Amino acid sequence: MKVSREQVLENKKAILAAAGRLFRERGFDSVTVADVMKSAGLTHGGFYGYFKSKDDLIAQALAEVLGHSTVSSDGLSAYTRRYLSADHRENVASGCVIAALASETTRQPGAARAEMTAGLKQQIARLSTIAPGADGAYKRRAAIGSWAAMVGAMILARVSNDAALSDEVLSETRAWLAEQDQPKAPARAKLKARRAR
Amino acid sequence: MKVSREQVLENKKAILAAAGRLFRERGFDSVTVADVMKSAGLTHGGFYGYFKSKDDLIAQALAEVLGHSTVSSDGLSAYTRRYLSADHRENVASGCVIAALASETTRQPGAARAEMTAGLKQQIARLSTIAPGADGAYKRRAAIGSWAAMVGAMILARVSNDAALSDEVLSETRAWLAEQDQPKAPARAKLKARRAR
DNA sequence: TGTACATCAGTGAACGCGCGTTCACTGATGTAC
DNA sequence: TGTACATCAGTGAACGCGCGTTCACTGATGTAC
Repeated sequence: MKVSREQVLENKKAILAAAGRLFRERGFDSVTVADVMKSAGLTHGGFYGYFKSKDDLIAQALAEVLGHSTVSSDGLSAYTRRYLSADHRENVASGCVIAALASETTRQPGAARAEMTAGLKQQIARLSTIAPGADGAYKRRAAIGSWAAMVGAMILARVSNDAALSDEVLSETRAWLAEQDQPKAPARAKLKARRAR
Repeated sequence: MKVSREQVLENKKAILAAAGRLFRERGFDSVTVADVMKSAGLTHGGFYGYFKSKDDLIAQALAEVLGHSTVSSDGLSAYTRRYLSADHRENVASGCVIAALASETTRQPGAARAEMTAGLKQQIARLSTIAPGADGAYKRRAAIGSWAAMVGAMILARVSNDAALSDEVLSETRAWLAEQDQPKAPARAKLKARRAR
């Protein structure tokens, strides 16, 4: 059953999209080549016409997902609010691939790590443009610190089986980040006002 | 080859210690029951005399490692400096189990997640006692935000295959955290002084 | 434009390996007397 | 205190399953004329 050239391109995109979703949701090891192909509407045998190996698929799927990530220009605080939302926490499959897979990628072969590193660099560069700060170096520092806090908080919120703790990690990290570039006294006043509600 | 009761206790401790090290280093899936038993100086067949299943081992190993974690009382900034060190980054097997395994634990059965959640609560409570802040709620917020940043930064630093970026993530997150509870102007002065070196 | 044929994307069975788990056996422990 | 025996921790072979990968085959595509 040969298939048209356009269909081949569509199939490859479908396979990469399925892999991106499944890997984020279940991790690299628990997702089988057959799972990915089935999710893309194909049978597992055709896999090696598209990829050299499962490791190759992992690297290409990371590249695909990381390449499509964007940081909208409505400011760091808006980005933070969306990132640290319950919605993002619950939708791993379509959420941040760094939060979902960076940890596991540490133990993956070089190609996957290289893609993740490139994505990390890109993300820091992007956040640096919208982060507050007196100069470039300070903006970059704020981008790195904020990004580390966002990724860490999302990972901690997801592992918690206690919903209240999970919510608290998200909301308090959000509040904490919001305070970071404001004068101290107003920030504390704000905190108390919020708690009073 | 029956073995003395004390030996049995020692063996169980050895198995849990080996599992704790190996899991942090290679992740749950890549470590086999045989790997753990061999690392503990035993053969794999005896495993089920100690544990109900590999999942049971995972939960008990997490409980063991998380139970032994401590936060020394020399302040949050000293803790942060040690946590975000190259030394910690390189020694995954003996390092923070939350940074190493929280992400993967999200996809583990309930018992493992419960242990991780308990460890997370304990860690936040401990950091809350040494975090700066006007009152308990503010201390706890600072503990959560700082902890999220530390865990996130360590994960990002470990996945990076670019040594300079990895170092930068650690040092900038450290500097960023150090600034968080200081008045703004001095903090920026400090930043410039450090970059001037 | 239509036809004949070579190409090759996709199929599904099969292979080989590794892993979690089980089990019959061994021999040291520890108890009963 | 010493001896006989029951217990049971540890051993290593074996089982069954699932996974990554391979391969002979199929039939639609797309090219040559």
